[in-house]
Amino acid sequence: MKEGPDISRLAALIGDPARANILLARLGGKALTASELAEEAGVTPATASSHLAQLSGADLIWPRKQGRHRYFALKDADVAAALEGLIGLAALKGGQRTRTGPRDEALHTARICYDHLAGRRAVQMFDAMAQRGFLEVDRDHIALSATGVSFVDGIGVDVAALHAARRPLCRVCLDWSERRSHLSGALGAAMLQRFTDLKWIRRQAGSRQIHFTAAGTREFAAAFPI
Amino acid sequence: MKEGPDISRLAALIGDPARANILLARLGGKALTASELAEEAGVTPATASSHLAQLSGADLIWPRKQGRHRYFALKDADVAAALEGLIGLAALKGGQRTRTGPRDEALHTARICYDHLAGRRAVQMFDAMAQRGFLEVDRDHIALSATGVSFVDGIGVDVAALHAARRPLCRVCLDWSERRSHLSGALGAAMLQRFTDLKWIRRQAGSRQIHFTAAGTREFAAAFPI
DNA sequence: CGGATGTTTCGATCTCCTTCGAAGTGTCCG
DNA sequence: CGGACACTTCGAAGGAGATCGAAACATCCG
Repeated sequence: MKEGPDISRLAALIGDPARANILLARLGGKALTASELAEEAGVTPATASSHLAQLSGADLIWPRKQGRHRYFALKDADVAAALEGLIGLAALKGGQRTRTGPRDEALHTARICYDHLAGRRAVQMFDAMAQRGFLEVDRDHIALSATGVSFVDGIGVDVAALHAARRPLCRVCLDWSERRSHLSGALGAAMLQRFTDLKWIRRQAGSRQIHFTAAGTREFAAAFPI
Repeated sequence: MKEGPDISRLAALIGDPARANILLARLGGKALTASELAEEAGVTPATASSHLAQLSGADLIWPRKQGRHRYFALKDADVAAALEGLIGLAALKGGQRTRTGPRDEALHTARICYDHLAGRRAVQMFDAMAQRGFLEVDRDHIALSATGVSFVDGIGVDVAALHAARRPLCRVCLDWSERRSHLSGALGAAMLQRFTDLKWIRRQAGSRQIHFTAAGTREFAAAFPI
């Protein structure tokens, strides 16, 4: 047969537990050093280095040399999207193996997806912005409307600066826990950054979990009413 | 770490070339017997049987016993969606390994995605129906409007019968070649069936490729104007 | 410059899992 | 009922790849 691209090589790459752990840790967005990743995956630095070389070779992660450290991050949002897709399927099929604990519940509420917000809160934001006409959703392409630009500016995100980047401003990303769309792209990333700056949210150390502060909960609900 | 579902087990399952071939062949929708799959994957029946057992155990495929044959099909559309996601990423990353031949081009135009139409034609259909108000697309949830029901009925698809099925009527599925939405769900499957009955399309034997007949090209363009 | 730290390469080991032939179970057909 | 066919199970063989220690390489710091 062999029609289409080589999916098995890619899947085999993700199929090793150590590499999967590395990639999942990377979904948290922040870049980590090789040794930190080794500990994360539970292997020696030598083993981790081998894995990282393979992942780089397949263009899934992106190494940045900085002094005597090497920081690794996911290559792009496409990788993140495919990973979230697998997570979604594994959640459906893997079934009871992963019991739904309180930490899992927190992940459903708000978490990092590569570089933007995901989970219930992210879907809420997307819906609120679409409903009030800030996002023009036609089919799959979405764009920021004129009123949307001023709304986002009001929050404190410099849309003009984002336009300068090569990266597309708005994209949709399928939320695996909610099975609904949320905002991705340059704007999605900028919004997350802004929420952090505003101290609406706090990253949980070493996890994809996001914690909303008291003020953040209030402000967020006001900005994005259901 | 180990937060979230076990993604590596799933990926490892897809990571074996023989199993990946089996799954990809299954994306074509039609159920095949164990021996046919063995030939497809290029292994002996014994090996194929082992693989099929593993895939069944992970709930990715669905065996149906029929006499002395066993037919296998993908379990559900979720599996298909995750596979298409991987295909999309592999197409991006695997890169030049797969040169774009004429057959590849044909796949981009129209192909089977599990049980519904995918490719340029599928996106065209989705867009046309959305634009004329037959599909009510709000956010990610889509539904068939009142005028949509009569339109689909006009083509010859019995919507009432579809409602009876447990399966959701309309769903969106991300097209990996077009990176846009197309129609999935019970309606998507029924439309594909109807097109086949109308002789608008013809399945290419042993491939996901779909060929539009001369009449089909004409009628399809008339039914779903850009 | 020398020691400390972070990372990679090398070589050897070892474990897991694919693979296949042969034998076993079940189903159809004459 | 018996033979042909479809498929699965079993056991053995083989190979691919993960893993690690040790050593090499690179970079920073005092």
